[in-house]
Order: sequence, then structure tokens, then C-alpha cells
Amino acid sequence: MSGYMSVCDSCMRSRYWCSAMNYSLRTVFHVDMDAFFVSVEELFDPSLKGKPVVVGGQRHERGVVSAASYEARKFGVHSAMPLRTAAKLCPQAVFVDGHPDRYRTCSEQVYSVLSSFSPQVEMVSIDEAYLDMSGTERLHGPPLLAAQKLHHKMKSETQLNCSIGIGTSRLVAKVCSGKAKPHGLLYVVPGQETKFLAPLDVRDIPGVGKVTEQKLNSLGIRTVGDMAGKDEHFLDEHLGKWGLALAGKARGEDAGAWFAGEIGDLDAAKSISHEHTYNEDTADVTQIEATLMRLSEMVARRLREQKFHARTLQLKLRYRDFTTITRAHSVETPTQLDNEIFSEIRRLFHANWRKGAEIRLLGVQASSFSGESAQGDLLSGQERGKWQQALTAMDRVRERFGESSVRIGTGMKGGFRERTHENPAALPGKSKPPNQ
DNA sequence: TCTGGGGTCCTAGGACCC
DNA sequence: TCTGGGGTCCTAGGACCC
Repeated sequence: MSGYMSVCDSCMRSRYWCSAMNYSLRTVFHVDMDAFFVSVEELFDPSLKGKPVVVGGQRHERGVVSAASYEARKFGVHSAMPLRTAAKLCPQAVFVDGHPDRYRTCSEQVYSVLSSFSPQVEMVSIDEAYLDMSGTERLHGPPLLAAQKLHHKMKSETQLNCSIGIGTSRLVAKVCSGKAKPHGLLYVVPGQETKFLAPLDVRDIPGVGKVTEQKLNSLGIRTVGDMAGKDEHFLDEHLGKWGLALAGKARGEDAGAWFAGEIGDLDAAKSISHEHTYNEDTADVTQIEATLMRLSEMVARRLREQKFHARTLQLKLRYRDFTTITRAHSVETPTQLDNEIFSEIRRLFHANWRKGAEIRLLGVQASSFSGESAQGDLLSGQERGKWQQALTAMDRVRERFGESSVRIGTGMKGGFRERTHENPAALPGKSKPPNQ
């Protein structure tokens, strides 16, 4: 049981190997899809293959890159970069709008492949998952063999590539998958965690961003090894609770539970939000309220889908100069109704907007969820019931015929004015008050 | 460069209660 | 009358992730 070698599937170069094996420890896979959005777009339009591709919007739009193909990355393009910057760096790139529905569908296929390898799969985002592979040796063989099988099955069933990191903790597995990209495997054998992590930049630790990196650097800490060398008091003193967590990470340890399934409802959503950035800043109250209405509807609809009632409603407001404020209010009766959310949001807006100041972004967020709402005072119990019914019916229609098929008309309780939808494509909807 | 959208978690201050 | 300390809830802001 010695000498497993990790091999990149495409180039067959070895990546890492070691001779120690220990099955008494847990084996975690971190599976990360390669350039996921780009790869999915290529499935729908094979002519994109081999070209520099930028997913996220058109080259002159306000917005940022969601994903870039490896060809585009060669020019310095990366995700979160403004689209216009990407266009300057790589003028020949093909710019593609994102298609969330396609990604969701493919993500489900990915999940089903993963599920055939372990009963413990935790999707942590649309293109990324942890698998608890402990105890699967008899079925799938030792970790590297199982990982190679997974690579092949993923490719043959979804036509997508992934990278796989293997370790005794989620942290190590995650760092490995990052180092294995693209389409590689990387295995850190039990006992070698600290050695593997030590030379890495602190920035490679998930959770360490620009700010924490700067702070650590100023303390003379550049590598994970530097961090592991400091005692916990030191880190605690300078970084608080974070410091202690980081000290553990430097040793390759996870904080908290291994897998959500073990401690129950870890994946339950804690907030639901929608926001919108205008293509052109605006101070037009009619347009602003229409946007707030639409965002409120979107949030309410998802609350109903998930059978949540929210107690805390939050408005987010970003001005032209990028200064951003949030203003929240907790209502007495948790709600999932469009008009209750909208009226609270509208109140927050008018109470906090610097009148006349141009707005770049608006957002609506709901949180503090409960399963049921008490019978409330904003609307009487009977009235509330009617709204509930009407809105649930509308949700069903929207599901079948699309977002623009139903609109709340004027004159309903709550008095919404006719919508001036800023997205022309969504405009030609029928106005239809709920029955009764 | 001119900065999306959807989330999670943490901190910190103030109100309020005991 | 002045003064504690702990706990919890609420709100605002910010770091970070994909």
C-alpha cells in the first residue's frame, strides 16, 4: 500500500506522491468543475471551443466577468474583473451572456454523477462539491483510483472536466483541487498535511482575501508555514476569533462539522435577496419604485417557494459614487407577501434616500426566517389568506409561462402604480388582479 | 480598471432586561 | 441615587466566496 502517484489526466505529469497510507482517517474529495460556465456555454455553442471566451455580459456593459476560458485567462482576464477591462486586455475575446438555467441543469447532472461515488455529497456552490469518500475503498478502490474513475465518468456523462483534490480534511482537499487545475488530481496523503501547506501563500487558504492577506503580511506572515509557526495567542491578539481559526487552518484542520448531514440543517437558507444595478444611474422615483417593486416580488416569490416568512427586510442603496448603505427593519409579523415587503422597502427608501442623488444599485433582502407567520396586523387574517392564494396561483403561472406572464395591476390593496418595467423584454405582460 | 449578483459569517454599538 | 455586569436582540458595515 505505498507509492500512489497523482497524475494529471490530460498531460500525464505526476503531481505529488507519497508512500504513507492510513485508512483510519477520513478521506475527503473536493471536486471543482473546470471553467464551469465557459464549458457549459461551449456545449451549447461548440464554435466557442478553443477561443478566448468571457461569460457575464457584453464588452461595453456595466458588470464583471463571471468566468473566463483558459485562453482568455492568458491575457490576464479573470472573474470579477470589469467587462470593459476584459475587453481592453483581450479585444478578440467572445463575450457571452450568462445562462443560469443551463448551469443549474448541468449542476444537477454533476450532482448525480457525484452521488454515484458517495452517499455524502455536499454541493457548496453550483460547480463545486465535497464528497466524504471514507469507507468507499471496497467499492471504488483507493482514493486515486476512485478519483480517476470519477474523472472519466464525469467526462463521459456530462462532457465536462473537473479537478479533484483529496485530503483528510475539507480544507486540504479544497486547496488541492485548486492546485490541480485544470483537469487534474492532487492527493495529500495522511500525515503530510502540514508539509504540503507550509510553502503555500496565505492567500491560498480559503477565507483569506486581500484584506486579511495585507494584515498577515504586515505581521511578517506570508506563507502558511509562517502562520503555523506563530502561537495562537499572537494570532488571537491581532486577528481575534479569525486568528484562532486561521491557526487551525494552517495545520490543515477544518472548523466545525465535517458534513452538513451530520449536524442537520446546515444548508437551510438564512437570507434571500435580489439586487439590480442600472445601466445608467437614475434619480427617477417612478423608475426606482418600479425596480423596488420588482425586486420585492422576486424575493417574495422565493420566500413562498421555500415556505419561509421573513421578519427582517433590508434595503440596499448604492449611489453613483459607490457609497453604499443598507437599512433594515424587522416587522412584527413575518411575511412572504409582495405588497407587505414592498411597502416596507419603499418606506425605508424614502426615509433614507438623499433626495435627488443618483442611484447605481438597489437591493432587497429578506432574512430572519420562520416557517409560519402569525396572523398579522398589517392585513386581517382573511385578507392575508386571499393574497396568499392569489400570489401562489401567480407563482404557478409564472413557472409555466415565464416571468412576464402575470403582473399585479393597479388598484389592489397596497396600491401599486402601473409598472414601468425597465427591461423592455419583460414588459408585454398582461395586467391581471387576483381573483376575488 | 471603474467596479455584478447571490450568499455567509463576523464585529461592534446601542437598547433593553434582569 | 449611582452603578455593576451578563445576555439577547437589532442594526450597519465589511470581508470573503463563487
